[in-house]
Amino acid sequence: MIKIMLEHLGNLHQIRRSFRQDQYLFHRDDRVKSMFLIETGTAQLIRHHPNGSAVVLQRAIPDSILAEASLFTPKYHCDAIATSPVVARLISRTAMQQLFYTSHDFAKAWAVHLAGEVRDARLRAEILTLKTVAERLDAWLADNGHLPEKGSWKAIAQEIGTSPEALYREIARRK
Amino acid sequence: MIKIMLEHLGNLHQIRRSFRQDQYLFHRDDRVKSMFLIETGTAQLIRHHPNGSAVVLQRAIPDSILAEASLFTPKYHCDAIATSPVVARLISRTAMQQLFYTSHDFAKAWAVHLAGEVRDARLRAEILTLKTVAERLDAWLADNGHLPEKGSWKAIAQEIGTSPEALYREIARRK
DNA sequence: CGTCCGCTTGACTCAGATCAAACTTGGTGG
DNA sequence: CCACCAAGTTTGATCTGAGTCAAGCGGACG
Repeated sequence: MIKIMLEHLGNLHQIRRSFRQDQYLFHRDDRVKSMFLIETGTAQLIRHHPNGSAVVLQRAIPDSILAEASLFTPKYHCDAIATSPVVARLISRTAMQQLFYTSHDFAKAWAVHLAGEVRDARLRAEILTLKTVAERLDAWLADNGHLPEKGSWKAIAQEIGTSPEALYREIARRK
Repeated sequence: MIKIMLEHLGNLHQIRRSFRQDQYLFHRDDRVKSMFLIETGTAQLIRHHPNGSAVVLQRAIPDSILAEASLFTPKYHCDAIATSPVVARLISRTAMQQLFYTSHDFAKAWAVHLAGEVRDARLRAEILTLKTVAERLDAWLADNGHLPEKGSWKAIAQEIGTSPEALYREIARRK
């Protein structure tokens, strides 16, 4: 989240709500009344399909906004579920729309934020089209600079779409 | 591209330019003077890396806007190259910014457009994390409804990140 | 009629998923 | 302080899906 957005949002009417793990934040076809700003915990946007399978559309971590598209959509078109205990700020959708229309700063910040999300998602998609773990790790490193401390390698494996073991082996192969 | 955006853009100062295949539309660190609306042909946004590799950030087809992020960025942070002969409309960036600030309709359309791009890119990324061709095809079908006519299956293979042969075999396995 | 392109099918090979077991590390509680 | 547990990491062995190369098919089009 961008600082200027948070500053603007601080002035809007909002409430804080907690969700247990596996609790739904909202369901598909619910009317959109609030925007969700995750403060702690993680949540997922999930699209369910008739055949029973589900696809994850977004993984929201602290300081990210869930379902940015819902700002201008009357109903949600997917479900949101807490993947860990979550505390979220619920911000009135109409107030936020009003802010978008009246504050050039906020509108610009919102557009910049969305453009950044587009870039990130596209980059991730392109990394995932690479065939080998070595290529994916190279592309990830090219964008992130360096490997983080141990402890979080598993998350990177998830992000670049490989098994943890495959990533550990590739890292070991390089020193 | 959304109709309302095209209507608004029609009133802005713009010129039409052609690019040969493999010609660059712009380079990294160029000052952003215009937004590119592709009319015919295809172009790619590419990030080059010191180690020689390159990652594709966006594939732009007719009626799509190249590098949406550049509307509020002074310099490009990647290269754009024509992957086929391209005709593009170049729209003044400052005029488009002005339009964004003065027209609520346009600002909203821009935000809706970006949110859609976020959704599409995230969906594609999630499809690419699935391991088998069968799962990827299922997820693609769940979002697109049905297979198109022959002739374009190869493009789908590219989209879901598999070899054409693997996709053909999966399709054959299903009838 | 020949060429191109997408589709089809076969055979081979291999990167990585998976399962399994051991070892680090940090934190918790007795 | 130590036993114990949970996560992440390391390493080994096995198996399989799909990438690749290759050869043939069929329709579109000049």
